[in-house]
Amino acid sequence: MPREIPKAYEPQEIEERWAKSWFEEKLFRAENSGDGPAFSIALPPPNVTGSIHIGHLLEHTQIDMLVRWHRMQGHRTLWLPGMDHAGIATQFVVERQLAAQKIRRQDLGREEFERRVWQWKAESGGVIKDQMIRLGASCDWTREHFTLEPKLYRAVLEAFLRLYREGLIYRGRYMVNWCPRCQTAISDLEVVHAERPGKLWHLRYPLAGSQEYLVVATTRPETMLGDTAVAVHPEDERYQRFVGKTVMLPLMNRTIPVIADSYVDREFGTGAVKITPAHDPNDFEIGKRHNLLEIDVMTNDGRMSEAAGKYAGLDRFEARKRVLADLESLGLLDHIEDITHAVGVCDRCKSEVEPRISTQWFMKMKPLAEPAKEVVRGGIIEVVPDNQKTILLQWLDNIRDWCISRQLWWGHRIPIWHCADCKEMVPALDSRVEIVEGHARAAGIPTKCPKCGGAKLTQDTDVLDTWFSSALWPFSTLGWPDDTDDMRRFYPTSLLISGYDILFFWDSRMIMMGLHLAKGADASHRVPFRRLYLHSLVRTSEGAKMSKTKGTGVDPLQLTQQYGTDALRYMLASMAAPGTDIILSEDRILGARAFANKIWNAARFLFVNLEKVEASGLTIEELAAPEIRAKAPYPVKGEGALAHRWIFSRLASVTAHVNYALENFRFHEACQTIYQFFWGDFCDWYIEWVKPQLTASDREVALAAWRNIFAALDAALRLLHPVMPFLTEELWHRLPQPDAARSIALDRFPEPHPHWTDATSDEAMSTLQEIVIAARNIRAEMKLDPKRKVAADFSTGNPVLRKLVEDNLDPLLRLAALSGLQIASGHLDPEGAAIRSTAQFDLRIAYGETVDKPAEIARLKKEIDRLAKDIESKQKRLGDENFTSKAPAKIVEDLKATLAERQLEHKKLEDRLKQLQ
RNA sequence: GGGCGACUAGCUCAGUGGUUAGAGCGCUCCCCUCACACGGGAGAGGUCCAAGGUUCAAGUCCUUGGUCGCCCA
Repeated sequence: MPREIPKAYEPQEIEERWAKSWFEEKLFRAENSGDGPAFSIALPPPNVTGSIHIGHLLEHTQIDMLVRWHRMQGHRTLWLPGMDHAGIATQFVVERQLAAQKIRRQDLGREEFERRVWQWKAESGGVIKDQMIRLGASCDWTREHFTLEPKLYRAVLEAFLRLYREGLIYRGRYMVNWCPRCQTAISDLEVVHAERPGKLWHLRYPLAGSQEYLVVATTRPETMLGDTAVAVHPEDERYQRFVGKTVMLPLMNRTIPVIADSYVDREFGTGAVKITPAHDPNDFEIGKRHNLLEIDVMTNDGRMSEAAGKYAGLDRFEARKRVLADLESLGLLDHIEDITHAVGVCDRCKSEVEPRISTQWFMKMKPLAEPAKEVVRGGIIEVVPDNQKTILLQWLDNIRDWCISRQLWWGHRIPIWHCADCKEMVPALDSRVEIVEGHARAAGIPTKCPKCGGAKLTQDTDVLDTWFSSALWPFSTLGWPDDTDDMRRFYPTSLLISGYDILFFWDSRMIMMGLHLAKGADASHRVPFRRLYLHSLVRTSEGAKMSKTKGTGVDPLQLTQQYGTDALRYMLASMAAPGTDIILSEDRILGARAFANKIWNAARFLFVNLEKVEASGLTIEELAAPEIRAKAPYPVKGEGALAHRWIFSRLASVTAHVNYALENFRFHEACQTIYQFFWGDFCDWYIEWVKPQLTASDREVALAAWRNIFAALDAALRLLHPVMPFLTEELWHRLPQPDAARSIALDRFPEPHPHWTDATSDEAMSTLQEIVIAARNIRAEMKLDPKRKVAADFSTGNPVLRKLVEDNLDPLLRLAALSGLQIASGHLDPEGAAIRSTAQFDLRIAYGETVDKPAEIARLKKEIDRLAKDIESKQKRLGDENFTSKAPAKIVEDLKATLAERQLEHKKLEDRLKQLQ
């Protein structure tokens, strides 16, 4: 047993040692057989390109706390980790590296490019895993998964093929969000809307064969090159005479019709709008209704196409300038208005998204959303915090089809083959995968077109949205579609913890996919998780979302180096009140580090003192062996017995409270409860109270005291373990443990034993604390030298309290630094003394030389004033017939009792004031 | 435009209709007392955003308004 204990807690070496050991010993491997309840939770798979950020740490701390808590309750606990292949992000990273060598992916070809990405993944894709291990996440790393690995590839194929056969996946030419930088379609969710200052240009479109013109307003004048109509509202009197006529489209010298459609907002702009079906979602719908031409004037990379005439080849923003300049020179630019409008940008690269018509794969969402709504509304999945349930249901109500294809090379390639002869789409024969160069691809390749018999089949070039594979995560990782032991044991998972920012992206889609694809007698067996906890986000001190690009992100590993992982975890958990975002604060981390240090030093105190008693023949095994600890509390004879009964009573209530808090995701409450217990109750009162017993010459007293204090410390460490795993592991190993015991993480969480609860001790201790505080208060006000002990007088009319004080005289005198306590039952003379009173007792300390009458009088007046106000309000309420007749009797009785106490206190103070004046 | 939050001590935040609204940090005073100055002890500090309403009772529930934030369209 190491006895060299540094004075301050030094987390670095300790954390690295345990992190390594936990991982290497596979300490957190879950059993999928045997008895006992299971608790399972899937890690939201981080991007394989990423490194850990503070938001991850918050998420992982919360998950880890619950996982460790369940594991310590003897549940078969699985925290399943893994990574997401993150299509666009990963492809982007590798493309950027290639660009440094002046290579484009097209130069390499698809297969070679994929090889390079795998290579990158092998070299750099394990960063987060290493970081998570270092930060103590108690995952089962033997079950780690990756969304592009063969097993999960197969699950994706299976899911796709089922949904395709059921008609829930379809291909079509529709308006999609196109990112010209990423050169792929993206889903609605991946477009973020930003309010930006912009302009509304008013353009003149001359009527064919007339001097008149219509003025249309637009924020994107370059799209006018693709206009195929002008629309007005059918009931708009200003324009009725134009409907059916044609206007000359400037610059393009093309005539286009003026049509009437009730979609047009008469209040916006001039009430006449240009219609560009190929470049605006609303115009696209109008185009369908009126059979308008769709003229695509742009290319994949955001330049103008051949259809844009002389503007072809120009970048879209350059084209805008040129179009405006040309219109102006023709006198067709009516006027310009400054406006603020919402611009859609790509969530990934922040370029302006271009609405374009494109052939893509979609998933029908309404049929999948209905069952999801039912399980959420019906509480089969419990959503916490409750308001997120409303948000989720609203989103499901307004759900739109999901564009699932991406024009990327990194991802699950769509398992559909196209017949070159008849254009028939032929799905893969089955969901088998084959391994080529160590990586999976579809094995059931069709060779012949079932429609025309043609043999020229080529696979669709698109890959699936990354979120498609993530949506299968909770069951694909457990072996779905096979009926595995893990599926039977751990599905549905018990809980999902994710940030609320991916509620739509991920959580909702998992619910829909799980319900549709997983096996199970009813919805409650098919849902991917039984509870959903949406955690808050960590923001910068300015309250902004942390951003890597803005450099406002915080590196948790650096903070770990500075303050220790346990401190960081504690800080995050202590601020993680449901529904409230966390603003990072240096002060809070410092506070958490101080707490870790306090725990360390409390233990240090015990171990240092232990050496002294070992010298007199007591061994740590006699004092703290597991079977000894199990029988605590031990009765202690004489003075000080109370504190022992009290600390175990506190342990019982604190444990019950922590259990409640963790069950309800009230991490901050669990932290605060533990903090107050350890620092306040255990250190400030319990240790101080029983200190002399530990070195008592009476062996019987010392033995019992030591046994109790070690048992209490051991329980406190187990209570603290979920939030501060490293520190508690280290200290736990310094106590005697069973030979086979490997880790506190596999020990049991404390239980709130009913026989520990002792209301009498709770109340007695609290009164004694009041006496000590009263005495210290007088001492401080009198500015007494802390080393100088003084005599005091104590008075109470309550014989029980009198006995209590007599029985605990020694600790009272010691903690209040008193030389003696004269116990009486009558009035205490305030002359030349300061007195503190409660309804229960009076405590008097003589002033001696340091009389400060005016200060004492001022204090008394303030106190009397406060009491008088309180008494008045209580009397008023008690005098109110309405209150006394309608309020519960208990409330009225309590109020009467409190009033009596206040009146007694008030009278005591008034008497004293009179005597002083 | 629709929705969801937040507003409580100097700061960051808890607060489950019912005693005198709490914590951490900061602040003031005393103390390097043999576990801990990342510490000990004692304090000061709050018309709970505003106005109405419900209730015997409102920081807490309802309505309206204000300020700030977020999400969706």
